[in-house]
Amino acid sequence: MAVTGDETESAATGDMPAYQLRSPNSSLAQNIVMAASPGTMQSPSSQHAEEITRKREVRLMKNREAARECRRKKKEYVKCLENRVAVLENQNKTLIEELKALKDIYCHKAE
DNA sequence: TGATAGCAGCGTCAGGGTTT
DNA sequence: AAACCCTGACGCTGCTATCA
Repeated sequence: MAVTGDETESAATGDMPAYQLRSPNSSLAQNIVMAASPGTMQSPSSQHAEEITRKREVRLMKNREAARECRRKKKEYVKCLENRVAVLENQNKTLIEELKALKDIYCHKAE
């Protein structure tokens, strides 16, 4: 899919989030289609444009939710890893102490 | 107290992987 | 092969802490 090309330009305007400024497939005239009053007769081409717009909105909505879920899972994964690090560090500490104790015992026996 | 940096969270796009 | 899903990357916003 081609990049719209107006992204960086729009993002620089600043009074609106970039994702609201970006136009979809440039020549679709989305805003005009959406402004058409409901209930009026529509030509086949405008119905087609409306269908494309609707599909895009559905896709964006699904992707929005997918991104949220993806971030949630990632955070959970990182938390899991951090927990595992803590557990392993404790184990390591315990083993070091155990080794030290065993060494002590061994040294006293050797005397 | 205003300027600035750093961070977290968000929406979107692009592209690779998976399913139908 | 088209439709769908997942996720890294990007740019934006809002918040907080720090500094001059």
